[in-house]
Amino acid sequence: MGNHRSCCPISSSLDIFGDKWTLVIIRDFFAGKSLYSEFLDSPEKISTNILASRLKTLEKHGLIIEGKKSIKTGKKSYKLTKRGKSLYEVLDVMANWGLKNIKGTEKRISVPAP
Amino acid sequence: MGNHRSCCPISSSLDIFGDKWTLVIIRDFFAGKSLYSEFLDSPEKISTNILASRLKTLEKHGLIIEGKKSIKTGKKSYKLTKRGKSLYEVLDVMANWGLKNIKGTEKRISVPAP
DNA sequence: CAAATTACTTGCAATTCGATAGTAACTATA
DNA sequence: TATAGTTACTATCGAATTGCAAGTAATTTG
Repeated sequence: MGNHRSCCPISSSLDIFGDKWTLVIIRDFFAGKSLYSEFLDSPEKISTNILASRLKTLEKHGLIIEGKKSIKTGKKSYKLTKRGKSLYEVLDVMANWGLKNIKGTEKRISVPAP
Repeated sequence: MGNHRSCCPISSSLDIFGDKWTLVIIRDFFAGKSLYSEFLDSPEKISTNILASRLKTLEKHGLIIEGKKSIKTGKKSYKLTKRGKSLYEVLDVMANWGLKNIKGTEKRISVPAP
């Protein structure tokens, strides 16, 4: 998957998840969500086209995998791959930074270590 | 500065630096850069309008401060505030993630702890 | 069978991005 | 002193991305 701007691991990481939505979706995975409709329910109110395109690129980068539709519920589920789960530390440090440095933020979604 | 999408510290952090460029600039600060022209020189090749606008919002959020132009060199310099320096851990964990998970990345810019 | 739900796609206007060119202020060189 | 160069931007404009709303196909529930 090599068209990153430079060989810098920081800019290359940002090439994957440097936007306003991708890590919000990953956060939701850690919070236990796995269904399209569950991601839509989050307070940030992602729109359907953005969600669909982010899920696609997350899969492309091997951070999540799509499951089949459940025969019982008719719902498709997604889950984090091992690589996706390795983003835990990134989210954790960002959450702590936000809590310390942005007023009005609060710990709400418990992000259990994977 | 309160118009974040939710009270989540992760999404609120992303409201500030959730894009492809902001953390690249912060990385450069940690690498010792402080001049407009130095940021332009980075291998990612940020364009001038993006750099100027990012410096502006970084200042607005209190992560950097603008210095006056030097009378000797005619150059203006920017530097990280304490709050800006507190982003060190975020960069550090992202750099490690990239090194482990994105092939072709390499440790190049030494990021000394602030 | 009709209505609802789920997971999208499509269309479109508005915003943002990125490349380039231009500019104002100053500095160094001839 | 005139000229060229440097610095830190701003302006412009086409391209890409975003966000909202509406539409759709495949189930699934009443």
